[in-house]
Amino acid sequence: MTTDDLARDVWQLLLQVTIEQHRERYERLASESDVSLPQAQAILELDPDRSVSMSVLAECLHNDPSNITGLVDRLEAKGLVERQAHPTDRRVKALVLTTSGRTVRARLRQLIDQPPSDLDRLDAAELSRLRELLARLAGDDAPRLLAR
Amino acid sequence: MTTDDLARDVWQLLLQVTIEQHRERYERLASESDVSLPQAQAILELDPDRSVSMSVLAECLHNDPSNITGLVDRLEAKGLVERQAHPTDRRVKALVLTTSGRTVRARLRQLIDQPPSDLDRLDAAELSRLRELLARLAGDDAPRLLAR
DNA sequence: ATCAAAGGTTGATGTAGTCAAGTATTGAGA
DNA sequence: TCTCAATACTTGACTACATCAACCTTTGAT
Repeated sequence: MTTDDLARDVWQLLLQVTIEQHRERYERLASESDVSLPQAQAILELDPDRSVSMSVLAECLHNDPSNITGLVDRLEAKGLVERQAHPTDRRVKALVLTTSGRTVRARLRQLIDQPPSDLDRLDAAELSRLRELLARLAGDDAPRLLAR
Repeated sequence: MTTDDLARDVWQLLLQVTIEQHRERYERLASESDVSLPQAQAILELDPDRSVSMSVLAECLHNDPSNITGLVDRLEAKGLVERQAHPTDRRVKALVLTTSGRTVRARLRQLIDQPPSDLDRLDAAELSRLRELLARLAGDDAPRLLAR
């Protein structure tokens, strides 16, 4: 059993325990709030406090700027986001969440962050070991516990 | 530190080490082969040996049957898939990969299954422990090593 | 023979991605 | 100050996807 084979096995398992759960969360999200998946991703990228420009949002979503125009149009039509003037640069649109946008965002975060029930197959000690290994993988040299 | 908090942490980390890597693989896939993401997912669901019906494919992709019609149209136009007659039930279309479809599928599998380089932050012993924990999570009671 | 159900397709409508071209604004250099 | 390339965003054309209702054919059961 080479290290390469081990790595391949681990990667298979990571996909297996994560992807499907993640997909289910986005599906539930789509059915319960009336925002589409791209719209939800946009809302999650928007900072509830700071404002974000169209082009930065485009980068975050790995998306063409021209696409963001329509996306934000629809979010604005739903009253979740506002285009505001940038204080110094008149070219940029400063995107901010509206009050109801912030509410939706909080709900989205809650849905996405809900750990899958599979995790209760492990006891506290095992979870702890797992967390440490994953933190090493994630490259957190000073892992922030209880993040967010 | 409650078990719940631990679970939440672990879930965060799982998302963190898996989702972005997974996305990157599908992005590379889209740029190097000229199939879209839904098309790639369809090809991956198709069994290189057996045949699959439209409705089964629709279920696998969590997708409406009416959507599959167009998807398979495009795959057929690219010469990757064929609609064949079902031996006994004349209602169903038996989908099979063409030769070039099988080639594309093999390449897709190869891309998706490529473990991320982050994994080499762990040595063999750590990978082994990680694999065991993930297998427990995945519910593999008799874990098949070197799966696929 | 009848008829409900299953397997697919079609058409309409809306959302997303992609690419090229266009407008307005900015900032740096001549 | 004038010029001009670069930046930020929008528009338009085209395609792909998703969703929903309506439809046709075939099947299987009564």
